[in-house]
Amino acid sequence: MVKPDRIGYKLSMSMLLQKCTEAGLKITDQRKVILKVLEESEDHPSVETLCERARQVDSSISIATVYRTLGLLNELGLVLKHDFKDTSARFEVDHGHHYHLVDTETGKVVEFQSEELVALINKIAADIGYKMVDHTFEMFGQKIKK
Amino acid sequence: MVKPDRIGYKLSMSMLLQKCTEAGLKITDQRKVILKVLEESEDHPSVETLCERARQVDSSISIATVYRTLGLLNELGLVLKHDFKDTSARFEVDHGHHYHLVDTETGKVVEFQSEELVALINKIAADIGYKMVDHTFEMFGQKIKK
DNA sequence: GTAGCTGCAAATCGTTTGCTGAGAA
DNA sequence: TTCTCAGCAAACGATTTGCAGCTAC
Repeated sequence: MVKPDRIGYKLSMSMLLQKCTEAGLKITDQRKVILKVLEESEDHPSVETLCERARQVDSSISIATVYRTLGLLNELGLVLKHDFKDTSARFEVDHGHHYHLVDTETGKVVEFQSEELVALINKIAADIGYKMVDHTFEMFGQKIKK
Repeated sequence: MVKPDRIGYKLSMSMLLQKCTEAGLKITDQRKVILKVLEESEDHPSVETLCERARQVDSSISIATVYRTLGLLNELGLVLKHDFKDTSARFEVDHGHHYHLVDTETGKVVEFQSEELVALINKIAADIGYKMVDHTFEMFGQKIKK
């Protein structure tokens, strides 16, 4: 179901940390750095890119920790994992329902929202007897020239 | 109207082979076996599963050939590649617009069709100035108990 | 104190690729 | 004949994991 209060809402660092604590995770320096870097990223970084950014703050952070942290955050639903048909997975903080269209010519990622789409897929799931718990949806397109 | 079940038109072997020929591919025995096995599969086999099935017909077929063949067929648009959050990719012959809902408890895959969904995503792309050339959409859900 | 976390390096494993002989056109 | 294709095995590369020391709580 759609949580209205999360649509287009920006999850703050303190909120993210709070949710981690609630989930029983220990708030280590590394996790704080990784979360901060993720939260400040305007793009959809790969694990490697994220690790590089985190290392600029704390050069000792290892890629294994980044993988483990992202895995946990993804399980908690705080972080989303995307497959843009690139070589590696891309991540972002879940700031509410929005989707991505990847420009097949430039690789640029356009974000968009659609309540209509959210409503439709929930309806579809219900129609075939299921409660939707997750879904993936990525679009690939070419810019229309005018 | 959403309608679960296997749907859409069925691409015949001869049609598949014809499209391969048109694309300039050589029709080898291995390719014929792989195509036949794929075309007869009612599920969404992984490369490994597909290779095992193909080997029952011709035990000399290697997994490398299966990978290469699927890659080519996918490029031609004859075969679709899915990510069911399993460890490996799943494949099927493209029998027309339909989607998948994976039961998160049993792993069972339910196919469904929705013209409404197709129309909506095309409209969304157009709204943001793009022509949709491809998209991925997978749902994950729990069966509603009655 | 201790359960959970980290860095390191090695292991995993799905997928790709170089090479060489074989076979379709 | 020619050029693609197949099988094999090695390479690749993203991700995971065992281990031993460290740290949040």
